[in-house]
Amino acid sequence: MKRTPGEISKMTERFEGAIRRAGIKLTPQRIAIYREVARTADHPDIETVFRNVRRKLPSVSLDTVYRTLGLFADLGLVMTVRPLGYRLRFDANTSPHHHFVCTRCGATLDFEYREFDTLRIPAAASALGRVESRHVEFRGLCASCAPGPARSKGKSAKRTNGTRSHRP
Amino acid sequence: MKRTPGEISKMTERFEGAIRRAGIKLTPQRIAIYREVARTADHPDIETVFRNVRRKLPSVSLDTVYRTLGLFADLGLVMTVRPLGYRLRFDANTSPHHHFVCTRCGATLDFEYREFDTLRIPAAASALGRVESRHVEFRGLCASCAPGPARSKGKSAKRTNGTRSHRP
DNA sequence: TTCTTAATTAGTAAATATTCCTATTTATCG
DNA sequence: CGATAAATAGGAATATTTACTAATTAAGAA
Ligand SMILES: [Mn+2]
Ligand SMILES: [Mn+2]
Ligand SMILES: [Zn+2]
Ligand SMILES: [Zn+2]
Repeated sequence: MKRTPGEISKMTERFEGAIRRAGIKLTPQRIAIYREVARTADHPDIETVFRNVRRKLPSVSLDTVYRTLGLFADLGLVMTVRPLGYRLRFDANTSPHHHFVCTRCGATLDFEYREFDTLRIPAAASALGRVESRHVEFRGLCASCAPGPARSKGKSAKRTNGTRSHRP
Repeated sequence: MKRTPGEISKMTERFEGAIRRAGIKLTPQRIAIYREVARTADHPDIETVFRNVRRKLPSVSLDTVYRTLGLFADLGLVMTVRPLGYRLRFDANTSPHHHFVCTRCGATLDFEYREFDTLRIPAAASALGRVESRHVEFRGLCASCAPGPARSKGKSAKRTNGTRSHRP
């Protein structure tokens, strides 16, 4: 799910403006980390970002990736998703959207859901507190993992409930 | 959010039947762990279950808690929730419901949302794969953490985006 | 451009969290 | 009661995340 060079440039430009407006330094590490998240719609986890950024900047440390993505999240430059059973993932798409997570391969895919976004907040929920954000997670088999056309991408099965497996 | 003794008995009875039907052993550890999750609607995490179960069974090991809760999740005896920014939590309420998560104290509260449950799956999502389950997470400040009546439960603020804090 | 300085980073240690290993215990069934 | 396969405790091993600190560097001033 690559983004086009045009999209990436536009996002990077917005990103650099936001960093400057925040009054913090625009370092090569920050640029590389942002670009790595913005490069695709894949929702990479920390380890993936780290591995890919190292190809451009071989000396970046894991600590920098953690620190930097945490900073971006606080600045609203990236969103975070934590699909059940998988690690925290990052998303440079900050427009309102929701996620479909494949219970087999972990693919995390965006979709829009206007019908949900415009639904009123039920009384049962507003009684609990002030709702500030809402998010839907759909789970199931993604198109690549679906049986039949046997077009598996070679990923192995994965527990779907967030727990480890236990011996028989 | 304690459950009544009546509810707990009923749940425990169903639990024991399910364990027997699954053809696995009904151990004191399994009973204690199940009862601890069923005791409240608090969605405890592993560490909390471990700590509380130890009060009854001081020798229970953390490994057993991990293993056992994973087993229960596979058997459908508990559900798992992983609120953004908090650890994996367990829920003995297996009826369809959704969650409100307090971004300050982490309280994870159940609510029903019929309007959502009956919503059709949007084409944008079914194009991605076969949707097998759906879950809504609302985030915001819970009633106890809301400002004003200053009735804070003493919990400290917490990052809301699933990342660690970074130095200023 | 060069200088100054506070912010940022790399590298590593430390702290957490989770899973694995295996000798011992035990629930279940005959 | 035994027999036995399943399950557990306890500790080791991994994996993940955060903390620490000396060295580097982006950004603004001169
Ligand atoms: Mn997304
Ligand atoms: Mn629940
Ligand atoms: Zn898949
Ligand atoms: Zn709260």
